[in-house]
Amino acid sequence: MRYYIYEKNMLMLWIMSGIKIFLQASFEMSHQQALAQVTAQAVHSQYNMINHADYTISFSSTTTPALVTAQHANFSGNLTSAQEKPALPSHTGNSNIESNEVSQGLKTSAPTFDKPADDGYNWRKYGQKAVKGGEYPRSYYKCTHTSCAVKKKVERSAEGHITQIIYRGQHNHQRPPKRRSKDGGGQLNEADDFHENEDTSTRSEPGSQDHSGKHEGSNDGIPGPSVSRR
DNA sequence: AGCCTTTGACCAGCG
DNA sequence: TCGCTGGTCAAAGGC
Repeated sequence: MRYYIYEKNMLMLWIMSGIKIFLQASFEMSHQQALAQVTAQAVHSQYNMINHADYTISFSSTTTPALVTAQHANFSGNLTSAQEKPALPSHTGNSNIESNEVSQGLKTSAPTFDKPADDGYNWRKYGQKAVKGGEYPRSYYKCTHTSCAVKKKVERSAEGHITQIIYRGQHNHQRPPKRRSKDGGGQLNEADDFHENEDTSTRSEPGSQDHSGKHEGSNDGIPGPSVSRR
């Protein structure tokens, strides 16, 4: 029960953090853009902690700042199940981290609409499809890291606003060192600095844990992340 | 030169 | 079996 409350607090913290960042950023970018950045960043860190193989981030343009759902496992269930994970990183530090990361992202990523919710990893787009209904395209991205099979699908509205991000699989590596100076160098710098700190302190358990053994193994068990057929 | 995006084609699952 | 749909491949071109 205690952990449950703790998790809810964390949820509130990163949502609030997102709102804060959004308010700061709203002068420079649209509502949806800001939400996309904020929620994707925040949820991704949540994801790292909770150890998920597949989840969805939805962006709603209505009342709530961010709506988080999960695929193949419901996220709320995980919030509660995460109570079994004893050691979680300090949430206060984490929310600060999110703020840094996101604010940097807002500065640099606003023009690059093709890289929504840049989470510090490198993605290569390998496909795009107009999903049923044809109202918006869905883009497919792969993690460019060798031997990392993480993929994500990004859905956009007709105006190009991000409506949903679906991650598949989990990274078996840390965030790459800074690169891509053209569209996000500054942001990645910040993110990397942050992650180096996190690596030495908080990331040890939840971060490494999921990836290594348990995760790769569990990934195999999960029907979602499928290997390429060819 | 290397990496990325675009885009048409291909393939598998499903009804 | 056929058509639809989602996911992926790979060539071409751009940066």
